[in-house]
Amino acid sequence: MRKVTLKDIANKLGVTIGTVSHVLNGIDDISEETKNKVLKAAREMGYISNSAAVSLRSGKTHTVAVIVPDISNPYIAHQVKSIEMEMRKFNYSVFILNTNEDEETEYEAIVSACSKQVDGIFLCPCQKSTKNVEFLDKLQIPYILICRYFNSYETDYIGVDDYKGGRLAGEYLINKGYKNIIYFGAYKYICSSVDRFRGIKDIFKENEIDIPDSRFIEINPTCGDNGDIIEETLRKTKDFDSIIAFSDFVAFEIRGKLKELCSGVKLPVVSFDAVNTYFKFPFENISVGVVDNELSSQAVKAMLEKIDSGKCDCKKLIDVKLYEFNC
Amino acid sequence: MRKVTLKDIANKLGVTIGTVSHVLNGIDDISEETKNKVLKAAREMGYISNSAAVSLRSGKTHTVAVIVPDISNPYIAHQVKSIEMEMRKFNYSVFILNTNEDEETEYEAIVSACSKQVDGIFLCPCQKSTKNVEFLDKLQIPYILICRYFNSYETDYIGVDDYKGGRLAGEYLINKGYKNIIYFGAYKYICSSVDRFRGIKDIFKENEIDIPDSRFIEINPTCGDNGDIIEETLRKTKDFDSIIAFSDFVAFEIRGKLKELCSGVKLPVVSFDAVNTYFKFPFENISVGVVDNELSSQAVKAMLEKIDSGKCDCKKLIDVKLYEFNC
DNA sequence: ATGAAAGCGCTAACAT
DNA sequence: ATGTTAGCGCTTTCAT
Repeated sequence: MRKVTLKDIANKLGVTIGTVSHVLNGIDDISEETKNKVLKAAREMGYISNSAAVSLRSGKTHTVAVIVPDISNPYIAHQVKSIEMEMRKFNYSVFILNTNEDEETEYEAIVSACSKQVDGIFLCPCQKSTKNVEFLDKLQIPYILICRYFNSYETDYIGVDDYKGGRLAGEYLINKGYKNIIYFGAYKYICSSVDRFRGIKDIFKENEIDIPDSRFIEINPTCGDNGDIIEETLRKTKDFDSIIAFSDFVAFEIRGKLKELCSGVKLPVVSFDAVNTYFKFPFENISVGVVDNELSSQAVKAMLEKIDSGKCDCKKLIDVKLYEFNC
Repeated sequence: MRKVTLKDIANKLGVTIGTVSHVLNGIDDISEETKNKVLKAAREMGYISNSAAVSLRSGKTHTVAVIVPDISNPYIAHQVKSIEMEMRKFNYSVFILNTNEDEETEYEAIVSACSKQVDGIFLCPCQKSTKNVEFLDKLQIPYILICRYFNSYETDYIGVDDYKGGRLAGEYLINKGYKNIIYFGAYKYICSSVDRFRGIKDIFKENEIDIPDSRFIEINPTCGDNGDIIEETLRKTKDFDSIIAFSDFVAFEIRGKLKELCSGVKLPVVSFDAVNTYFKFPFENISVGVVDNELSSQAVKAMLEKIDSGKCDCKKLIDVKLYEFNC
C-alpha cells in the first residue's frame, strides 16, 4: 500500500490538489460541500501529510531539536520531557539528540538537526570548546543554550542560578558549623560546575573560611561512573567534614562510598538538581534546585520568540532554593 | 545567509548539480579534478544536505522513531540512549517521542513519525488498547515493539523475559522463607506487569503457597507518583512479610514509605530493571534485570533487518537474572 | 566524465 | 470557488 498523497485524494474526487491542500490546511475558500467530501476522503484513505514535502516547499518544519550530553541522566531526561511537553502545546515536535558529552558527536547532531531543517535548537553543550556554538551562529539557525553557557562567548541561554546555588549549599553547611568541604564537581570546562564552586568559595570566604582549589575534585558528570575517583579521594583527603556534589546522582554514589568506607561517621552531603521533586528515595537528600518547571517553560517561550521574530534577548537565570528531603 | 544548496556549489564551479550530487554521494564517475573542486567548495561554503529534499526524492530518511511512554523514567531513558547509540553505528538518526502513557498522544506520535517519513518505529506501547498497533500495521511501516507486547495481537517485539523475572523474584523470597507478598504492579493492561505476577504466582504455587489476586496492587508506572496508594496499602494490608515492586524506582518509593511507617521492621523488597547496573545508590536493592545492553542491540538488529529486507521474524525475550546490590 | 531534465509531494501565487 | 502552474532541493535516468 503506497502512501496516500494529495494527488490520490484529488484524483478520487475529481478536484485538483490545490483544492485538497486548501481544505486540509483550513484555508477557508472552498465550498462546504467540497470541503466535507475532501475531509471524508482524507480520513477514509488514511492520509498523512508528507512533512518532507511540506518543509521543502514552505521552509518550516514545526520541529525543534533538543541536543543534550546525556539523555540517560535523569535530571536531563526530565528537562527534555518538560520541553517536549511544553513545545507540544504549541504544536511543535521535538527531535532529541544525545551527544555523550562529546564535541564531535555534538557537531554531527547539529548538522543532522540542520539537515532535517529544524526551526530551532535547544543545546546543552558539552563545552569542550566554543567551536560548535560558533558553528551555530554561522548557520544562523535560532538556538538557545540550556543549563550551560559560555563565559567567553555570548549566546542566548536559559540556565539555573548556579552561583547562588553554590552559595546556598555552602551556607547550609556553614550554619551547621562545617568548615572543611570537598567539592566533587564536573569537569572544569563545564560552567555550572565552576559557577557552583565560585558560589561555595565566596560564601565560605564571607565567613572567614578559605576553600582551597585543591578541594575541587573533578569528576565525570555522567551518572554512576565515578566510583574509583570518589573512593580514592575519600581515602586520601584529610580533615574533611562535609561534601558538596555536582549532582544528586553523584551524591548518591558518594553516599554509597561513605557508607562503605566510613560507616558510623555521619557526614553531610549537599548536592544539586533536587531530583526528589519527581523521584522518591528511601534516604535523605539535601539538594539545591529550581522551583517548578520554570527552566523548560522559559526556554520554550524564548525559543518561540526567536523562531517567530528572529529576536529575543534572553540570558536568564532561573532562581534556586535549597531543599531538605528527609525521605 | 541563505542555506547553501547543490545549485550554489554547481553555479560557483560552473558544473551541474548532477555532478555535484554524484561527488557528494560518492558515486565514482567524476574526474579527480572536479571531485576535489567540489569537495573543497562544499566544505568552504558549509554545505549541509537538505534531508527533506533527499527524503522526498529517494523515499529514505535514514531516521527511525523511538516512541516511549515516559522518557523521564531512567530505565526507559537508558534503553533509548542505548538504541540511539547503536543506531548511530549504522548511520541512522533517532527521533524520540514521548507519549505520557497516553493512547491519543501515542497515536499522534505515530502520525508525526510517519509524516516525517521515518524508515522504522520502535514502540513501547502504552497498551490501553491494540488500536495503535493495528494502525501501524495498516500503515505498513516497519515497527518493533520493545519491552511491552500484546497477547491478543501478534507483532514483532523484543522484550525481557518478565515471566521468568517474576519467578526469580518469587524464588528469592521463597528461599528466605517469606510467604506473604504484596505485588505493586503497573496497570493490568501492561503485559510486563501481569507476566511478572504470573511468574510470581506460579513459583509460589509450586512451593504450595497461594498468592491471591488481591495482592496485586495496581499502581502508576510513572516514577514517584504513587505515594498515596503505597501508604494506604501498607497501612491496611494485614500479614504481609515482603514486597515485590514493578520497577526499581517504585521500590525506592516503597522503601521510603516503609521507613516512614514501619521503621524498625526490616522488610525485603524485590523489584525489576536492575538500574544499579548504571546508577549507584547508598542502599540495598534486590532487582531482576537483563545482562548487558542486549535489549537495545537485539532490537536494532531486528529493525535494520526489517528496514532492509522488509522481513524478520522476531518475537524475542531477553534473559534476566536476579541481582543483589548491596550499596 | 558531465549535462539535461524529470519528478518526489506539497504550497502559494495567479488565473479563471 | 476552483483550476493551473511554478518551484522548493535533491536523485536518477538518459543523452552526449
